[in-house]
Amino acid sequence: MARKQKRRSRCPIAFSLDCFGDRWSLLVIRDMVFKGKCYFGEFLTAGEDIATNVLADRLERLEDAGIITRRRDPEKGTKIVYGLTDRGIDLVPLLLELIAWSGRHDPGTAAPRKFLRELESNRDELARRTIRNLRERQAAEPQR
Amino acid sequence: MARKQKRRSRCPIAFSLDCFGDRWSLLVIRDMVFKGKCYFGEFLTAGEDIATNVLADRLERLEDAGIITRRRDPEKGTKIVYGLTDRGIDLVPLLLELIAWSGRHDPGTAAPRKFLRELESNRDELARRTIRNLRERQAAEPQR
DNA sequence: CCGGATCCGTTTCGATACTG
DNA sequence: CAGTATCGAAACGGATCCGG
Repeated sequence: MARKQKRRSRCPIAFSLDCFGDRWSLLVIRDMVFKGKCYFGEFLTAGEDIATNVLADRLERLEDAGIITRRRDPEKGTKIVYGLTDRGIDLVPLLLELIAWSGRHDPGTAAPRKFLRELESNRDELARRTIRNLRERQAAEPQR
Repeated sequence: MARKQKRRSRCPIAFSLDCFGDRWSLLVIRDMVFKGKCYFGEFLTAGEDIATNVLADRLERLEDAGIITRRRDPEKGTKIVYGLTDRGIDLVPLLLELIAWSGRHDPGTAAPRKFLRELESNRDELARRTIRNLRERQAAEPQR
């Protein structure tokens, strides 16, 4: 199915919300980054409950945006494996800021204390380590 | 009108998308942070085009979330002035990460080169300066 | 005029059921 | 397991109206 393209007007200090201006995309990315999830079924159970059709749509959208990859698992023939592209991995600092803000201001959302403490005291190092781990996990195939 | 409350389940590495999981909220906040906008009418024209009812809803939502304030302009009696709370100002680093990522990966969104360069080379200082400016502008009344 | 509120057609979302 | 199909509910967006 063809994807609907919404054109946004330009703006001096600009950013793209095409991939983040919804309730689910960042949660899916977070599951990949911080929980190592990579299967459709894992996203269904790991995060909050997202409907299957919505998940399918977000995955397709993220793939179109060049943030994730989608391919067949070479081992188990039936499974589909989703992975992060470089562009997706580069979202780590953004995710960390989001976690940090939520940790500071949203009493409901509780990332582990230890994580939050390291985040506040040594953000850049935490980002580098997270990214390094991700790259190791996905080192297999060439990303665009 | 009562606000609809969606309860999200908890998650190990968590963040709240209640205020950001939509197309407009972050744009409004950006207009306040980087363009000094504070009037209803300014948000209508300054950003991309948002419908008046949607804008009203987002402003109310952001106020409920403690991110912005809403009060009468003491000078011009009729006008309403919107301002950022501390919690709102604390979103600056997140906004900067979003701008940085978009600058790196989204060819369409073009923040000024100079801004992007400083962002990449000296992010923390840029954040501090931005926040300081904001506080000066809003120093008038006590925030929460 | 400014800051919305209301109405209404259209689009998108989301829960469930179903399929290869 | 990895998604479609369906369909009602909600959100959006445009236009218009309204109180101060």
